[in-house]
Amino acid sequence: MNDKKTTSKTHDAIMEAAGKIFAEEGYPKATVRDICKHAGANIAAINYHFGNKKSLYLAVLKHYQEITFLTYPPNLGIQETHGPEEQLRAFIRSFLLRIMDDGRPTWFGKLLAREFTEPTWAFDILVEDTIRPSFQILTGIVATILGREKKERKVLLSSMSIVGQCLYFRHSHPVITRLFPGEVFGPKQIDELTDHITRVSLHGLLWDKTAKHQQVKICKK
Amino acid sequence: MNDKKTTSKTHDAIMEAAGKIFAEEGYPKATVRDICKHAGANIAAINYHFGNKKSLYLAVLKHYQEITFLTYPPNLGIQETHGPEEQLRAFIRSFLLRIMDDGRPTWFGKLLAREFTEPTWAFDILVEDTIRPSFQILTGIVATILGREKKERKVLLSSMSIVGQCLYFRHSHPVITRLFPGEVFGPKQIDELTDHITRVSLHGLLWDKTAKHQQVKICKK
DNA sequence: AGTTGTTTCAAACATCTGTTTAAAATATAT
DNA sequence: ATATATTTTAAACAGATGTTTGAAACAACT
Repeated sequence: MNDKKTTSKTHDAIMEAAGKIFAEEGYPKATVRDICKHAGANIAAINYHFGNKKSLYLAVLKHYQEITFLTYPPNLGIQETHGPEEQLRAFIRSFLLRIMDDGRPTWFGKLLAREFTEPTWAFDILVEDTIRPSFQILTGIVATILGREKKERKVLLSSMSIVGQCLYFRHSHPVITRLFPGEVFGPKQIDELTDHITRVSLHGLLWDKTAKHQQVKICKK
Repeated sequence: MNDKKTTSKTHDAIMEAAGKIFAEEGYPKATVRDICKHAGANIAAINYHFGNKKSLYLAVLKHYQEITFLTYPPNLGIQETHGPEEQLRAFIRSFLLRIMDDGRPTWFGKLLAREFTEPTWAFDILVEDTIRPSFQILTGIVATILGREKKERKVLLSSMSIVGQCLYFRHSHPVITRLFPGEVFGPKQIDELTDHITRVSLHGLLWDKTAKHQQVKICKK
């Protein structure tokens, strides 16, 4: 085992290759042989440097988690001085950037997307270290906008509406490209998407406040 | 191979077990041995009745696809005579029912969710037979509400906002239960969710119109 | 130099995977 | 009842997978 500060060349090479292959193939289909081949290392290197496949996966996850949140901190661009509506916009933009970036951190985004629908033993760590802090910020903003408590059901539902809209572009990306081959929803469209989601969310969440003077009725059943 | 109208007992038993296990474990991790054990059949039964694992997966997919869309047709409760707002509510409700049902069709829902993030060779069939028709109906409704053409970018984005909100409760279900152990978002909450998503979407999409006319008619009571 | 600790390597291991076989059991038809 | 077709069964096959081995190559230090 190697726990020194100077990680060896093959250690890093395996880390790099593993991130790519785990993200592309998923944990079960990703083979240690394939990872080692891409890293230019021997098959035994993975067990020598990381112990086994499980530990390697965990190491990769934590590594790219760190990189991602160093690049895009959950409160990126959110300033206390700004109004809650601007904070919401900043959150949505930061969130989209984090999950749609095409660089190295994307491997983490893809791995995260996999864990969402197909949780492994690493899932609980991910929820506590990554997802919960981010969600906490969002519910705080939404609660302020709605003038309610963070714990209220409506705040929760509203926050989920926002996250749901954002995640759709990552989770359903293969569907979107097949359904609409002409349309593009990539990193370059983040500003457009931020605009759209922010507007829909703000006007959608405040329906009762704006509806007071507008007399809107929604039928049941 | 068996293509007769009278499917044998073991044929159906394998179909049932395969649906369950494919949905729970995913295609790569689901083993034919496990499926056969649950079906009370011999290991060779799969190859005798379905040819191989691939064909079995495809058969399972098509079978439960059929059941699901017989139970919840894409235009369930949508009537031409109704206004577009009511049609949208009906679509959202039908969509949620389809993806959150706890009965047999759920296996299809889970399989579909897997294909979303981790497409297999069966994905294209799924997109054309299942997703596109459903999406077509939605964009039609949204276009009418917005008073725009179906192909317009804004109609597309708006439709995605709606689908994204619905899918979140299926795709991120493991996350939600861990983040908020007390809160429940299951089949029994479909009416509540339908209400929420419909309201957010309607007020969110019409943000520019509401600003203009200051009056919205959602539904006549 | 030589010694020690670390890293690489080819080969083999044990296990699990989907698939096939050929014989036995069962059902169907004449 | 006999013959034919269909289905089930246990066993084995061939390939892939994660992991281990023990020797070789390398590095660092006295």
